[in-house]
Amino acid sequence: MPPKEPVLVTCGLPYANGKCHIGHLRTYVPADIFVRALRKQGQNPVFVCGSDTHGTPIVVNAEEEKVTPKELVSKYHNHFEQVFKSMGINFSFYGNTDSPTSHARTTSIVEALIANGYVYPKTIRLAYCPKDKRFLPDRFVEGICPYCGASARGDECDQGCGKHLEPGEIKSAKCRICGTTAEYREQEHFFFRLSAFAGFLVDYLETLKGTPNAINYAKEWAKDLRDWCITRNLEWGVRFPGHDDLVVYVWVDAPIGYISFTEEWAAWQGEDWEKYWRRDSRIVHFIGGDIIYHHCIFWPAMLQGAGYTLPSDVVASGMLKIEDKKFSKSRGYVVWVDEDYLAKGFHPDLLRYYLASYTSHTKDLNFSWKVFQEKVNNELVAVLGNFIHRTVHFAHANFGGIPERTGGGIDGEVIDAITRAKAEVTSSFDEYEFKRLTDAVLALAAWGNTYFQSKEPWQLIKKDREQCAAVLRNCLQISGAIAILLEPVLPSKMEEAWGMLGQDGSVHDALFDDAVKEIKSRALEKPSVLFAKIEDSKIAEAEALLSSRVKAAESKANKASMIAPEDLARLDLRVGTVIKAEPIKGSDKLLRLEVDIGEAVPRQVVAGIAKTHASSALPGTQVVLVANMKPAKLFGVESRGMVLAADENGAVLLNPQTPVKNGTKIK
RNA sequence: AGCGGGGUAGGGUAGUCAGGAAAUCCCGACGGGCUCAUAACCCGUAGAUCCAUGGUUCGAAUCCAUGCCCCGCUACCA
Repeated sequence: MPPKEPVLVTCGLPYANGKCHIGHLRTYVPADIFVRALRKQGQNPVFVCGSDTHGTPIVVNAEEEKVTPKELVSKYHNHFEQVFKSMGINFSFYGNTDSPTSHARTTSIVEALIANGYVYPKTIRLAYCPKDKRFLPDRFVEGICPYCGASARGDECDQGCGKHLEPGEIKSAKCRICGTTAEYREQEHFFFRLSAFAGFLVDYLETLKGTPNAINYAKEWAKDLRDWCITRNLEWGVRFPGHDDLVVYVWVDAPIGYISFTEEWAAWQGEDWEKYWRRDSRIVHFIGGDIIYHHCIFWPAMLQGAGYTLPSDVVASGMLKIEDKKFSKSRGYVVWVDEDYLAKGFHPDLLRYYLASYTSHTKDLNFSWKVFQEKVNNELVAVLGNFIHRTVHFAHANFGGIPERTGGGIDGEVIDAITRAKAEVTSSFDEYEFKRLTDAVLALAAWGNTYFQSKEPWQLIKKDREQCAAVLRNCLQISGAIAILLEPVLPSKMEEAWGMLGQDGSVHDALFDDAVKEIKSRALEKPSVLFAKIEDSKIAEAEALLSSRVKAAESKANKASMIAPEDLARLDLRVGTVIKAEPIKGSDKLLRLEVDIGEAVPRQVVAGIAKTHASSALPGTQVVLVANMKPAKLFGVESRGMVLAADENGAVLLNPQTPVKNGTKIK
């Protein structure tokens, strides 16, 4: 049921501060399959994407790598563009959000929102680091969530309640770079009146199509909307109109890339971008499950507020696991597309097949090298590749090609089988379930194998050459249908198969409907191997690379291991006052202390501070004591605690800034 | 804590909205057959207390209640 209006398909923009990994492809490959399938149904979709180039992480990373943000972005932009091309992901246009068109479109939309009364200024208190001399936007701040009290990042309560935090809301803010306690300074910022769109969004989400994970999630959020601060104190980004010291928040200009890339594509092709963004059209966004909020709430509101066409579908993919573990760069559970996959000589189509056929689009997908090998060897090699191969091979060896039609046309049952597969393939796109597509075509190939086996052409050739020719024509018909139906998933491999079948033109241009058109007689070459088995050694190599990366990450993590708040809670730290202090005989480093921490009897503690502290000077001094330290005997004296000191050319005792009650707990 | 998505043989799934002979299909395992083909293909067998408990019903994977567990929003992220 392809609609007539123009169709635009987009993919969530890769953030240009890191390399492309298989997780990215979880979104981009299905989108490319979808676009190719639309073409096979006679439509002419435009497929745009581009690099997301702004935001604070890019600025931070560029500083660390001592390059400009522009250089950093350009490096990864080129990387993504090249990897997508290698993977057969053919965007009509791949842009970046730092282009002049993107800047201009963002400015224009922000101005439209201002003109329509959806943006207002408000003076807010912002965290400012006095040491680094800068405001601390978003993730530059750490502190305490004002709603639930958990530790949080500047833009979001990541440990606790999960609420989005507006700039200035966070409590006890600290600079994430240097740890300095932030000051608050007042500054005028600009807010998008998201709350004004509550009614609109509730209605809009009723009409929005796509995957249920996206829409259900968004419906809940639409009930509780707060205005968004859309400006930031940064140098890098799109200038907020009329304020040279502010840029717009990255989540404003990133989705606007969808429009500006359409404009750039249109300018290049002599097309009209407004057909897509100003009039009736079908706009389909493929995104990762982590940015549903932005695409179903914030983005439609912006478009509505500025007078643009609204998205019709939001398709959100599930997450990716690596060898059944949660995807994690820092823990080493990552497969880089270029160095780990393509550079090792694996064909891009095999990975496309894996991603499409493993599970539902909205569920978590596990990438395992072992499963990868099994799927390729058993499904693509044994079932599909072998069917095409045995068919073409037999036709070539016995007839020199596709035999002439002698009696009737293609068998009714063969046409039925192809028609069934075709119906399943086309309907799989209504629900964005790509696994149903690959299952249907694999079932057709399996059906073909059974057909071939039951007809025994190798026997027929000896007794009834004409009957045998008819069987082969049927099998070749099925092979051609497979090539067409599976082209969206395995574009280059199916083109190869198309060539082996001696068909005219390119399989890329064939329509799904051509799958049931009767195949024509022609000479064929001896077929080559379409899918080769993947050897165990190859998989072992890939697994070894992964596990070495995981091990390296583990040892790195052990060196500078992070602790959780509950780890800290295991320490019972208390403030106490030294009542008595005396040297320990036989030691020039140790002192015996008696410390009052509010208990009935003072604690006896041995401290290695004699070189820097005279025992006579200590009584009356407050110290910090680890009160639940396992007791130990030093020089025959029992120590029931440990006094904390900074270690700088000897011990420097820690004590409270102002005197506190003995026994006060330190958190 | 909240909200969303899940839990069906070793893995992946169908079925759940509109309840009906203890359950679909693919891969894997096992056995047999065949031989045109890349030791492939075909046929057959085993394997599931349908997360748990309670309820509604003549009948529950499916409906209701309660609970448990996993995942996402929520480092590094598509």
